[in-house]
Amino acid sequence: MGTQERKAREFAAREDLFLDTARQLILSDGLLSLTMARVAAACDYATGTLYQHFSSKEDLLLALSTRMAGDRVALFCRAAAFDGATRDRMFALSVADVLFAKQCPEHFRLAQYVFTEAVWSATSDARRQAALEGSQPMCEEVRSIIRQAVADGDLPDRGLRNLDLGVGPWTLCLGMHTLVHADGLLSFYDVNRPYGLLLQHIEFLLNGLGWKPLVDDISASHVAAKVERLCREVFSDVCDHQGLEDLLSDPGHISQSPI
Amino acid sequence: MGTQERKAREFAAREDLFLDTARQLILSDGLLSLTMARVAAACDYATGTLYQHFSSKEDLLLALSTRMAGDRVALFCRAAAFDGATRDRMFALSVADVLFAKQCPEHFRLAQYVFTEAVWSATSDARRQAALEGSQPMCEEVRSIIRQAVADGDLPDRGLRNLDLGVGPWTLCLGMHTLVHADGLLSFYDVNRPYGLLLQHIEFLLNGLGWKPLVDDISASHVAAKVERLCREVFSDVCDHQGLEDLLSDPGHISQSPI
DNA sequence: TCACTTTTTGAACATCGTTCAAAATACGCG
DNA sequence: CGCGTATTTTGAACGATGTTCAAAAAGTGA
Repeated sequence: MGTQERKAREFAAREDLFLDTARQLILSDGLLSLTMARVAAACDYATGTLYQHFSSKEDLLLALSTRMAGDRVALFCRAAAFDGATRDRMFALSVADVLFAKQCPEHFRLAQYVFTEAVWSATSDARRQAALEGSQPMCEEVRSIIRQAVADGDLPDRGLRNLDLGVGPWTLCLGMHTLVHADGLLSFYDVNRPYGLLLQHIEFLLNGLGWKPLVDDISASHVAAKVERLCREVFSDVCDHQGLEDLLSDPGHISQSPI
Repeated sequence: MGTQERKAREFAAREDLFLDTARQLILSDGLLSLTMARVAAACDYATGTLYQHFSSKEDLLLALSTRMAGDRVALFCRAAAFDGATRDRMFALSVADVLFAKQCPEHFRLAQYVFTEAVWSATSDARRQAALEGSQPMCEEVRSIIRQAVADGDLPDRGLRNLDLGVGPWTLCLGMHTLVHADGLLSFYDVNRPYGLLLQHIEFLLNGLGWKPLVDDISASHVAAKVERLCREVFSDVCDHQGLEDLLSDPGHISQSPI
């Protein structure tokens, strides 16, 4: 029956409209002043209609976060597909993450909030499942790079399961995103250019894992040169030269959206 | 004037009462069902009185988080004071963090929430300042260990400022706490014993930094043995043998408080 | 056109953070 | 002690917002 299909399509389109609008509202007015009524009004729908799509405000936020994460996954996959040594590909994953943080600064702020117990526990099972499955591809990329690295003899097999090795870079990135978004914290401790440091530490960690070819010079400038090369070869569309400079040497304060 | 002093003391005592009560309420009923009215009622005060101490609910939460962080700092300092090689002391810091996560599981959940933009931006300047200053000692410990390590020749001087080197372990720990508390995430990706992995990755990272003496065997069992030794020598009061086992080998699901 | 189903609406409701005028209490002084 | 003043506490009232649901509107098929 064609009617059913059309309805489903229209329903999905409306959900997209809601999410797009919510995103715009967050960008312009901040997360704090987002209300269900405002989202609905901005789309010319009644408040109640929102609840046909989302079981709660938190559910909407998780849906939005998951959708944004889609772009992140895409960038990730491009990094993983980069034709180079397994170590360089692993490094490229972190670079992708950093680039994404610049390109879509609101994502990590939202994600941080959404993964909070208070929000997470108010979301629907379906959305939670979708959120987890949405980032599944990232995991698969990591797993496959590690598998190949071990197979090629680039990475010593320590008896750790594949993803267990990926957890290090993962938590490094995650932790740094958190620090960057805790307003005033890094400047209080006088830590500058956080993302430059992150990438240096990724290199340190990969060295520590014995991931060949080992990198001798892990200076800021060396890492910057490596990132620049990656940007030219893989991420040319998402990152110009100036952006790169800012990325690695600036205080790294993510542009604040109004509260 | 003695009256002023006494008043100040009583005021501080009442604030402690409020915070203690809030903590108990969170432990028993969860963060979600904490309301200002409930906190006040549980202390036999009117709701308005709370606002003599805290400028908002978020302000109260930040105050509570800061106070809990005090215990964390104390454990940190004990780890740092441990009489051993600089590398072992650095490792001990992460162990302290893991032990604290077990001892006070609600802390990281709360901290994660409080550092969220939505909450953080609704707190008072004074509390934010206090929160930052409260964790200052941890930073000093890290700085001093790194300074000594470089001076002793245990750690190559890479031209990085002292704290820049500490950022790696810091973000590793922070990121892992975040993962652990994102309910369902680690089990979805089949990552077990997260804190065991964290400590292994700390060792990998320290090796990568060239922090001598380098550790050859970074297997789970080796790390576990090291942690056990530390627990006997430094943390005997906060960690028994069984707790240790759980700590490193269990799925690591932090006990959930009711929502 | 009509009977029936599905969807949308938005006013009503409930909750909770926050305020503030009035009541209660504490304080200092003759 | 008593009294006037300053300070603190109170808790009802207010406003904002997430959520619901009965009524209205729109859609559907014969």
